[in-house]
Amino acid sequence: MNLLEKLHSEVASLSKSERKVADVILADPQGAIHKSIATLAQLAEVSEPTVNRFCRTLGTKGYPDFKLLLAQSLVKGTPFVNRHVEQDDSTEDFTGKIFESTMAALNVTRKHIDIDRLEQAIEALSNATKISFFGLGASASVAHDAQNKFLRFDTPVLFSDDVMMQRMAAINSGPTDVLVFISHTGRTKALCEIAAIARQTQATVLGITADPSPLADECSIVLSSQVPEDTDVYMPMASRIAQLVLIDVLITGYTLRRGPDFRDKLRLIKESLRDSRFDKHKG
Amino acid sequence: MNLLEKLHSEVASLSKSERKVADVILADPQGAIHKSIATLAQLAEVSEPTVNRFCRTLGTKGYPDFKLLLAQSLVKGTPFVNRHVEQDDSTEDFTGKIFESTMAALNVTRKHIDIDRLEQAIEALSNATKISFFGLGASASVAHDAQNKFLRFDTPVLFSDDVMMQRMAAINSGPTDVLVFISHTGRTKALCEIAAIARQTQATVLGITADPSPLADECSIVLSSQVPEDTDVYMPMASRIAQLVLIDVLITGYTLRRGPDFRDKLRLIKESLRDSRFDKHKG
DNA sequence: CAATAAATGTAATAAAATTACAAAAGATAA
DNA sequence: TTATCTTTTGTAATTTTATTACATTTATTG
Repeated sequence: MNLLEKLHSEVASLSKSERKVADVILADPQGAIHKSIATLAQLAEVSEPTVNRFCRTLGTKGYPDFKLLLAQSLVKGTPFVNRHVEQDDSTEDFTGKIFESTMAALNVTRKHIDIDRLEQAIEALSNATKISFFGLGASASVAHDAQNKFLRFDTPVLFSDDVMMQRMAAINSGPTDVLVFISHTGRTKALCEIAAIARQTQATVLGITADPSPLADECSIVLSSQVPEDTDVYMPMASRIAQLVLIDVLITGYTLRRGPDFRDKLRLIKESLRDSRFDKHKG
Repeated sequence: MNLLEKLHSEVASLSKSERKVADVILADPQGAIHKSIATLAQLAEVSEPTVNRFCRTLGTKGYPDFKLLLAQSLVKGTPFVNRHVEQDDSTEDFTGKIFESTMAALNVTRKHIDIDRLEQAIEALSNATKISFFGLGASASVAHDAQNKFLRFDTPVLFSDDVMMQRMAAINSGPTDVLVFISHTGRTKALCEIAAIARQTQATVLGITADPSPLADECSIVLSSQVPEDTDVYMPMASRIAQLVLIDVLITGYTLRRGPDFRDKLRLIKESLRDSRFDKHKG
């Protein structure tokens, strides 16, 4: 965790005066790194030693060290911030913002991934005799995508964006099946019900959703895709991308676990698709 | 250019003593950022003011400023590279690689976006009386996603991943329609044929695909999604994400062009969905 | 409402960086 | 070469900056 994130997360546990310092820094971190301890103390309306103590509380050696670490945490490395699109943005502006926000979401997701759960999920998928992907609305296309990928393997795959179909599939699932539920909010009633049904059949219920959430409660394994997002007017964008990448990770793990033989099969599939394509070097 | 690169490139044009300072810093930049001007001067066997002058020569305000910038340049800056997954990668390893590669793809795509074409595309979509999204295989889910998003507006939207359906829709299109063709390679024969048909009806044919490619040749507007990719055993991953983000950009432009009234409508849709969800603060 | 602990500030001190100026070192032209 | 000028470097003083020691205030607990 870099210093800026640490500051954000620990601001609550700071004393009154130290919080004043934190506020000033958070208001303009870029400016803060060029201020002397005296200037900063004045801005925060505290004494200089308070600023110094504040630095030590954050685990740094002193004020100069703090500035150094702060400067590093401000560098383009985690520069991807969730910036809101405004009505009067130029095309260039909002394009940049959307790309940045998406990358920010991926960054956050990667950092918060629970590798243990991920391995559990891959393990479950590898042992499954049938895999189903369920999503509704915006998450339907994510489930659709997952199906596309898993179709290339020999395990039967099902995808549905229809509540009745999903319900039937859930009822007919068994202990060796994996059902993957994809939902941005984790609050879609229909999906929660279906997950509960699947759970009763002792199938593995894998959730790619917000955690905690009602849907997460119904799952045997949850991969959290929660991303700090603009739940504003614009529809879920970034979190859906994060979900897709999580699925990429799952399928990669699945492929690797199957070993080199499987990769040969994949190659065969690729080749069989070639006939339906124009030759690369023809035009 | 960051400070460390600058230092490397200007070391030749420095004076004798200043070069000594440069050498000491380059030998251990990470260590240098924690040294005082006195320590550094001693190590370089020069006087303190020489170190200070050295900093100014490099275009910084002084020694503390120099250290700050040096610290920043030492941070892993936008290092997102397309790294290949290996058979013996740990879960953590390949997860990191996939996230990084995806971010790298987004970075590349953003850099190569042609804003003019993007605006043409948004313009065309805004004036369309009907919008269709076509994709096959892995690109079908991208088209599916696009439909989901555009369904929230009042312009009729069609999505299909079926060649016959697509063909019929293309034949029945007209000059006020926009047909969006999504393809990773731009070489899928069926899709090219359908695009050609659509072209003849004078509809706007928008391609989200590789450029140049046979499909791109059939399009009136092409948004390039070509990403340097692992066409290896693993299936297209990152390019698909880039396509989705391009669609996010399109819909955002579309929404903004419709103005604030439209945003109210979106809010209404969101609220109407609320009933099908669990309350956020209940469970 | 004491007694104690925690937080904060004041003032002194120490450390660090910068400046002004002087001394070398090097370049240029008679 | 040497006188003159420019550039480079160092010394010492000065200023700025950060830290420490200690006093004061504020909060907490029995």
